[in-house]
Amino acid sequence: MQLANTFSALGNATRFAIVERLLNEGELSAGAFLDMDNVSPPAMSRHFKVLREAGIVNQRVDKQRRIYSVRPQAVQEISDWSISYRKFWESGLDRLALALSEDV
Amino acid sequence: MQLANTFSALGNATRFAIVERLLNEGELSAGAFLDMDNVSPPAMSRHFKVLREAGIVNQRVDKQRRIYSVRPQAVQEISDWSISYRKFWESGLDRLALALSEDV
DNA sequence: TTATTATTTATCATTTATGTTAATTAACAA
DNA sequence: TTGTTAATTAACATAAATGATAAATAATAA
Repeated sequence: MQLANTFSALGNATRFAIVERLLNEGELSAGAFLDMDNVSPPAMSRHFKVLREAGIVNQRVDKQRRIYSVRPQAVQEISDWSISYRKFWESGLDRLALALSEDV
Repeated sequence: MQLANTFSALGNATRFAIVERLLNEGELSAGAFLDMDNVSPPAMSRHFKVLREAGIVNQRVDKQRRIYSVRPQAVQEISDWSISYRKFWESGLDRLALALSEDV
C-alpha cells in the first residue's frame, strides 16, 4: 500500500518536523534545515531522499541549491484516507458500537 | 510529536493492513489475523503491541482472546492534522504559489 | 585558477525493527 | 487431571534505518 510507505516516511521525528516546516513556511533549501537538532548534512540529505522517494516532497534545483516543497497530493491522500473513515471516528464510538447504532 | 509516532506505527505494511481491516470489519481477535501473509503468532503479537503503544488500538480481554479495535481518536488526529493544511493541498498548488495567490 | 558553498555519495558503526523457534502463561474443554 | 486453544515472552538471527566522518561533485565567487 502506498499510504503505508507515506506513513513510514513521516514516521520519523526529524522528517515529520521537516515536512511540517515546509508546510508552514513554504519551499526551502535543504541547507535551511541544518539548524535542526544536530542533523549533519549527509543525514539531512538522506532524509530528503526518503521524502522524495515516498512522493512527499518535490525537489527543484536552483544553482547549487536543492529547493524542497511538499507535494499537495501527498497530504491530500492522507486526508482522503482518514476522511473515508470519518463516520467511524466522528461518532467517537468503536466500529462495533457504530454498526449497532446504525442498525437502529 | 505524537503524530510522528502514530505514522511510524502505521508505516509498516502488515500493521497498516491490520488497522484497515479493523476499521472495515470492526473489532477482531488477534488470532483472526493469522491468515495474513506468513505472520507468525509472535510477530503478530508484537505488531499489536506497537499499535497499542502508539495509541492506535484498544485491547479488551474476552476469555483467552485479546480483542482489538481501532481508537477513533487516533484516526481523528490524523484527519485533524491533514485538514489543518487543507487550504494548501486543496489548491493543488505548492505553498509558495498559494501564498502568492492569496496575496492577489 | 583557486576558494567557497551546497549537497551528495561512500564507508563504516550502531541501533532499531522484524522475524523465527521454543518455552510460558492463561483459560477452557474433555 | 490432561489436552487444546490463544496469546505472549524469551532468546536469538538478520535486515533495515540512522548517524558520523571523509571524500566527491557541482556551481559560484574572488
